[in-house]
Amino acid sequence: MMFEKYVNLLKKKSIQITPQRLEILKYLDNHRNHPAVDQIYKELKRNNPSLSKTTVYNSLEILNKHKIINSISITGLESRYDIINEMHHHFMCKKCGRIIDIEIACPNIKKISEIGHKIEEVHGYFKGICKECIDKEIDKHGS
Amino acid sequence: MMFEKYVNLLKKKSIQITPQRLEILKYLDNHRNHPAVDQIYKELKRNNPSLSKTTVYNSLEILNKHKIINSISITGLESRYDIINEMHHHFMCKKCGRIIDIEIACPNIKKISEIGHKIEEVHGYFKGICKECIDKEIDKHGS
DNA sequence: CTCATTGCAAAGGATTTGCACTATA
DNA sequence: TATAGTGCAAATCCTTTGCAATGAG
Repeated sequence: MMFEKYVNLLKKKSIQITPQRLEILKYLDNHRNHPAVDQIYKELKRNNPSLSKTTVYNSLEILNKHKIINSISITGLESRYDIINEMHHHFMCKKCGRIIDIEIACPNIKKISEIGHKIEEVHGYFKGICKECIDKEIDKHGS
Repeated sequence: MMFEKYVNLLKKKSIQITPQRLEILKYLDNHRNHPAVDQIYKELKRNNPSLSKTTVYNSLEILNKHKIINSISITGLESRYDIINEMHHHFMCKKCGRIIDIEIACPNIKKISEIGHKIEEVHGYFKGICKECIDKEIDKHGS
């Protein structure tokens, strides 16, 4: 059914299944814009007014620990989250603030392993001005 | 003299020269362990008791904006800083907490530019267990 | 029944803001 | 003198913690 997908994700990692965790997973699966805790909390609270922000924090922590979701430190202000799919990088636009997925992998992992460190997480992010904002600027000033 | 190097860095970018900014630059130049604001503040306060943390924040912000230093979001807790040299990546050890420079560049920049985004900053970081912590563990358990 | 999870309120820590004071061009 | 920078205190925002209540195995 609706939540089967997420139930299986949790079962596979032997994490206890709770309605809150399922809702958070579903939200992250359907909102690939790297939401912050507060965005997730506010949205889910609409259908579940008793939801606590602490629970959102707790759930995100355990999901992240089990590598079902990914915690992204890119804004410098708050953590952002996405559900884990293939490895990819992130681009944050300094103008519109969006965080955009960049579908490339990191070719450096092998080199770092050779140094002797054990890699558990790979994060690549870029900051600048996104294509859309550049195009808007060109439109405004007439090419 | 002692600060000539840093004075020139600021002059080149037409940033006003202040004793605080010079001290911060010197500190970052001599401490390549990616300190947080509080570490910089506490250390510099020893020789300049009237130093304010706000000034450290302000200085780091303007130095970062002019790309003299680099602001690193990796711990998820606070921003870390380093003086900019060649482009490199970072590795954070989940055990000892150290942030280690990884002297490799990102080979993906060209691909992202082709998408149409304008890249202004490149951040690559890895998390895991560093070589030293792995070695210590092996020593403890006898190979 | 026991242990994990939830929810609430309070605390903690990093960063920002407002404002008066100081120093620089 | 006008402007930019400094320093202090208060405020703000994100996150964590303590604890009682609840729910699942």
